Amino acid sequence: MGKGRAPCCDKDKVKRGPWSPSEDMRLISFIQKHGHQNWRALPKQAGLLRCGKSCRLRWINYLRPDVKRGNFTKDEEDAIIRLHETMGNKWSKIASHLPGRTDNEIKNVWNTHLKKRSVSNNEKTHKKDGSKESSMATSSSSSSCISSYTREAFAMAVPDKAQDSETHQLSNNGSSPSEELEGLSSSSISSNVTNSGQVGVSNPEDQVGSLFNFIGGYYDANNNTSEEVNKPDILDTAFDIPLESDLEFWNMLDSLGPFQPEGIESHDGNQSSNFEEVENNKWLLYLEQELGLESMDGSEDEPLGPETNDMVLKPEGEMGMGHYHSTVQPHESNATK
DNA sequence: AAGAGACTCAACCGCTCACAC
DNA sequence: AGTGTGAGCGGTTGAGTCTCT
Repeated sequence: MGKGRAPCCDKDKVKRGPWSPSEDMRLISFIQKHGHQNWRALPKQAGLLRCGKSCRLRWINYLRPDVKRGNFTKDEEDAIIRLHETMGNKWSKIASHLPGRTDNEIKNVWNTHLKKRSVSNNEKTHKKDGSKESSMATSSSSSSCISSYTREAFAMAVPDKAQDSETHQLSNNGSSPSEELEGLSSSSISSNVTNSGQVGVSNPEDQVGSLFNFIGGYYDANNNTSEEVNKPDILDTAFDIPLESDLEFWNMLDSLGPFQPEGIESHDGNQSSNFEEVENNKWLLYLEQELGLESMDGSEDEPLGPETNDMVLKPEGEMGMGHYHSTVQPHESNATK
């Protein structure tokens, strides 16, 4: 009643800025288990110091298993241009025609290069209408500048389609853009996410497997080899992810210093069973490896909170544009400016 | 080698829409 | 019908990186 809209969250009490890997892990595992019926309540339930909106955005744009990352193919770019002509800046509508692509990503691609290309194309067609120029195929700037990492990640999440898109880039096959688009829309990435947002995997093993496949590709961004990430054996065994019900685990994870395999001992000293202990330790070991914590110099904790010092994922000199850097907090970000 | 500017993209902001009551 | 709330959308920002000079 005239009071204006209440803020969606208390900005003083939520963490903002880039997501840390452990936050991502929490969000992914929570949604895998519980779905996302209520974004507003989710952060609290998942033990995240984040705004629900921020969680939603992170999930939709980057963490969703069916999100397709990396190179936009020429056909995708063409489709975006065409769709933009008819729909305008309705990014979510455009995104709905490009399975696996998010509105944010499309918006970025449009703003960064497709807009220019579209404008220049229009100018060209105005100047010399009729002369068909297909040269724009060669200047697929986004394709060239987006790292192979994203393709790798996608390949791990959706191997078939990733290969498709990659081969498609290499060989411009005969199918028309619309045909290609049809194919993409109908068959490509059938979302694993149910209506409630819960990831639809049939059994716990698959669930874990898909999660790790995904995360494996995701966090192995800097491993330039095409080899499979050296996943620990735990991936082959039924292994459940500790969830919000085990907040101690997450807190433990967050406050972990360098991981010391030989020093594995019960953290609470008495409550957890041996089994849980072993499983947690396996899990931690895996996380440590995936997140690169074991290589850190060790003095840094990673508390989850506004002052989080996120781990640095990138090896020096490996990270080009488009690499996963959102979760990479600059240690001292006064690097250049 | 260093600085400046350009580029990219993840994340935030604020608004609108949809729905429940 | 009016109001409150949550979700979703589009625009914008800002930090990191690259490229040019």
